[in-house]
Parts: sequence; structure tokens; C-alpha cells
Amino acid sequence: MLQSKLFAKIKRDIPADAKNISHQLLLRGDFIEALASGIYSFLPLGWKVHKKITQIIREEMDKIDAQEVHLPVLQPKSLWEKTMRWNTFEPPLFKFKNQHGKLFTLGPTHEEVITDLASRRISSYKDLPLALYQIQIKFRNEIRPSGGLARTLEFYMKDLYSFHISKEDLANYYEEVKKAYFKIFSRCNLQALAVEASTGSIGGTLSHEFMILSETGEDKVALCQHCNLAANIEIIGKSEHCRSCGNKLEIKNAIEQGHTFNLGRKYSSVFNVNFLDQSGKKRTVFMGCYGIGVGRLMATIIEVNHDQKGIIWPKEVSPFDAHLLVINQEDSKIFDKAKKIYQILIKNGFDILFDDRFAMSAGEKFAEADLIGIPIRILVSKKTFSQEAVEIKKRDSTQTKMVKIKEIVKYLKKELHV
RNA sequence: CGGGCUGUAGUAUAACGGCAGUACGCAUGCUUUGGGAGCAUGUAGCCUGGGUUCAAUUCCCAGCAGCCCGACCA
Repeated sequence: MLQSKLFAKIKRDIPADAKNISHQLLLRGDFIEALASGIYSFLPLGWKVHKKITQIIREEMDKIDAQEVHLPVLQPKSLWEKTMRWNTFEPPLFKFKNQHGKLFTLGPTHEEVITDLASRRISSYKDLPLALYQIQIKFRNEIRPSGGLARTLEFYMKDLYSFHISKEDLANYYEEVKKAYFKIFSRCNLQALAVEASTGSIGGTLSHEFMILSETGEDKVALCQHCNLAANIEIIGKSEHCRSCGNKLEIKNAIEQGHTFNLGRKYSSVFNVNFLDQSGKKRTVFMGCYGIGVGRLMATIIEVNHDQKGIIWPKEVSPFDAHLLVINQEDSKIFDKAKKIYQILIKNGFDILFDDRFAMSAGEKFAEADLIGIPIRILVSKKTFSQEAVEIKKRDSTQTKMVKIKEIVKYLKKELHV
């Protein structure tokens, strides 16, 4: 991608309305733009990152044998009355009527839809276990959206639902999902912590929140260094001591980034998701559901991975593989060399942002590159031209390194592990 | 929804009861080019409605919008 054609207006000033560092950097780098409170457009840079994150999630879901589906956002009232959540779901549903006066909601989650669907397709123990997921937009009528992408009224969520013949089978799968979640967060360069949590509007018998420790987090988690107990402070009450070993608890700020629920038979019994076991006896399935907010994850990655100059994207979620900059480009030989290097890189399958812009000082190009945070910067200049090389600098380091033009492809393959 | 704060150009801001200013951006030209360049000429703005007043961007009221705290959440 030529940066001269990129749909992005990178801003030098910090937007007055943004307080969170991730919100500031997303706006300055023109990854997103607000339409209204809690409602954002994703611009090309931001949407590329969003797609990278969903790709990681897809890969990890596929590894635990979950199959991707796409369920409706528009959901009829009747479905929500079955679970008694039409008037009780928190935050309240976005509700409206169609032309015939029939009531609908914009789905804030999909337990009703998926369980209803499963009820017509599961009839035998041979149909189980089953895991279905989607990465899809959710609408939540929050009292107060905040922090840019941290809490929005509409956002993409990966929601996974699993169906099992027994409590034990569900418990085993639940652990597999937890492992997949840790993998997803670690690929985003985040350290996650699974903590015991309350089950809220979703319900069920047990739940874990996936917390990313961060000063800017809105949640507080209690940690026991002695026995590794970790819980949302919501569920430990006023106690300052670990309930399993009595050690003093440590309280830390964290961002809730995912939530897994053991639903038991809460939904399956309402929708009659039954099957015949090997002895021909009718039984009701056990269910789990598991969510990750994609937009919030994008913000959290920035909260944890940035410096004073801007974002430092982990390579797996970076909008581009590398950022190619040319300076001293008034010398057409140097500009042509940079163009040639760009061609070589894209021919080898790399996704490159090429800062081909003229009439822009070197300092400004560097500053913008640091702001948008692509992990590898490749510079072509007067100095590198004479050496038949490029200068490579990683975003998270101050070191630079000369790499011969002939060696660039090899170098990048090694760096990006492709 | 309760409490607080704020609305001036694309962005960040200043001043003012009497012609609205600066910086960045953007456009054009010339000069510049290894860490947010220089000069010149342009471009573009007082959230909406009502009230007070000779006169309101400024003061008052209402509305609308945004942010922050509370609550809730991925």
C-alpha cells in the first residue's frame, strides 16, 4: 500500500475528548473515528488490525474443533421471552418494531438463537460434542460508553457455544477453551489471568473472566501470591485474605477481556436440547459459552504495548508486516530504488506500507511511523543507497541495522516467521 | 439514569458585550530534506433555540452533543 494513497489523516495533536492512551493513539493514528458516543467507524488501518485479531481467534477456535457460523443480529421477542430475558437482560435490550408491529431486539449475545438452532439438530449422543462460534457484531445499550474502544454500544465479539453429553465432558472442553484463550492473548502480546467471576446476565453455574493486568483497567482482581487464587473482587466480598490459604490478597487493576461460562442446562432445558444416549434414554445437553470482545482487545493491546511516541503493535496484529520509508527522495535514483524494493517485497508476499510521500521531512515520516506502530521499519536513504542496503529498525528498539538489499526478503521471513 | 465538566476552522487552542486571533492541517509557488523544516499567498470557525441588551460568540435559560466519576460489561 502506498501511503500517499492511504485513507488516513494522522494527527499531531492529542484529541481533546480522549483520555485513555489507547483512545488517543487510535484517533491520532486514524485507526478509528467516532460517529457518536460509543459508536465508531473503523478506518483502513484500524480495520486491518481488527481483521488480524479475528484471524488469530479463528485459528485458535479451529484448533479446538469449533465450527464458524453466522447468526442473525435481528432477534424476535418471542425467543427472548422463552428465557425470561426480554425485560431483565442488563444492559436493557435495544428494542424496536417492524412494519407489522412485531417486536425485535438487536442481539447483545446469542444464547437464545444458538440454543434454538441446536435444539433442532441434536438428537443423538453421536451429534455431541458440538462447538459453534461466530465473530459478529453485538449491540449493547450501555448506560455509559467509555474509553474509546474499551466500551462501545456496538462491537464485534467472538462468541463460542459448546454442547456436551455430560458435566464432565463440558468441564474438559471448558479447560480446552481456557487454553485457547491464553494462546490468543499471548499471540497479542498480552498476559492474561483467568479469575473467578460472577455470572451476571448470562447465568450458569461457574464463570471465569480473562483479565489483562493494566493500570488503566476498570476492574479489580484479587490475587494470592501464595496459592495462585485469582478472583474478581466482586465475588470475594470485603475479605482481605485468601479464602483457601489465608494469605493476604493483592489487589490489581485489570481489563476484562474475555469471559467463559459453564451454563449447565440453563438454556438447553428451556429450548429442549435433548438427545438419546447409548441406552436410548432421553437426556438434556450441558452447555458452555465463551466470549472475547475484538474491539476492546485492540484497545487493550495498545494500553499494554505503547511508548511516548505511539503504538507498538505485536507483529501478529500489526496492520502491515513492515513500514518502508524513503527519505532524500528528491534524488530520483533513491526514490526509484525504494520503489524497486517495495515491488520485491510485495512480490514475495509481504504486506508493506510504503511511505512514498514527497515534500515531507524525514523527522515527520519517522514520527508518524512511530505513532502508527508497525513493528519493522525499513528505511531507504542517501546513506543506504550507496551501500546497496536498507536500514532496519524495530519499533520496540532504538538500534538500527543495515541489511543488504539482496538479503531483505530472507531477513523479513526470519523476523516474521513465515 | 444520578453527579461533575465542556462545546470557537479538519485538529489543538486564545481573546472578547461592539470587524474572532494563533499553531498545525489543507491549496499554490519557491527554498529545504536523517527525528514533527523555512518564506510567501491562500483556504476554513463561534452547537441550536429563546431571553436580557442599542448590540450576544461572550451574560441568563432551555435543548442538543461530547468527556469524566458512579453502575454495568467483552
